[in-house]
Amino acid sequence: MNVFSLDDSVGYTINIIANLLKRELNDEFKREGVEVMAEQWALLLRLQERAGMNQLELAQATSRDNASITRSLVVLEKKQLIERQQVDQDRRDKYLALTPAGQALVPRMVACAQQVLERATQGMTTEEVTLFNQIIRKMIGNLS
Amino acid sequence: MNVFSLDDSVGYTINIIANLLKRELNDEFKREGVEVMAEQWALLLRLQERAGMNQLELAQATSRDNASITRSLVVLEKKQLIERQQVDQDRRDKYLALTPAGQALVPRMVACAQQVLERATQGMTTEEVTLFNQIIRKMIGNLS
DNA sequence: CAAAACTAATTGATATATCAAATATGTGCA
DNA sequence: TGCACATATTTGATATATCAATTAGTTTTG
Repeated sequence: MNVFSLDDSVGYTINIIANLLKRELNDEFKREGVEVMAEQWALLLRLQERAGMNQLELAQATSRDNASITRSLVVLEKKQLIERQQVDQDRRDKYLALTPAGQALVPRMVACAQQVLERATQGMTTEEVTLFNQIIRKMIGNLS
Repeated sequence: MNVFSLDDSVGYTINIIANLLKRELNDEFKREGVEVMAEQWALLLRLQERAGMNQLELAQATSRDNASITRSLVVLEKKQLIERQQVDQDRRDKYLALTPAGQALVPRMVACAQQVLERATQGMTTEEVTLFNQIIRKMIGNLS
């Protein structure tokens, strides 16, 4: 047996490209003086899309582990990019929202992400990229 | 501004699917009693493809940071799945190879990976998967 | 109403990635 | 030949992910 080629294995190549993209985005953030890590920018974006989520909702919205969200939020709160507010009704919940500083950061992060994406998708058409993303989303659906 | 949608952003979706695949593969390994982590199986596969690499070559062959390779190899050596041998010529190099136990593990890891991949690519044709992988490899090339 | 079941968030343990600096070794050349 | 430069690996510091267990608060129900 063993007709298995690592380079033909989507699970392997996806891992590689995810790591490369993360590195590139961190570099770009550093260059542009955006003081967040690649993993956190998705949280900030989600909160901009929809403020008032609690942590569980944010974890689901980003397909991430809940414990990991807690720790990311601690960092983001320390940087005063988000706020966690207790609301009367249920004292377990922490309602999440961007601070003004957090909101101001979003367009700069978006610019960095687009920069990186442009480099990554060089030589690909818009249609290809869109199709590619549809496939990924189908796979995400399959595993969720 | 702000016509930016997180879900349409390939950088974001790739990160999500990579994390999901890693989780699934770790689950599958656990179920099958394969005692390695998702990140390490690629190293073992590469060494099976080509024994005798040194660490730098292995780092390049897997697009990973060299320091990270060192630490993974320590783990794999402790589990007696790989050997690191000094060769006379250059005492800096550590020549890497699978042990018999490591070789025996490879087909079981491959089976797990194929299992996970089948779940992830449900509803996709072989052609779609192949095309998808070609796009990823193009992106990897763009960023390497 | 009080105990059991449930829910949201946190914490502990373990595993990994990356960059930068340190070690150890080798090579070239002035 | 000895010093500057190059190379291979390791280590330190920092950041993240996941699972399992814990803490704290809420709801259900006998």
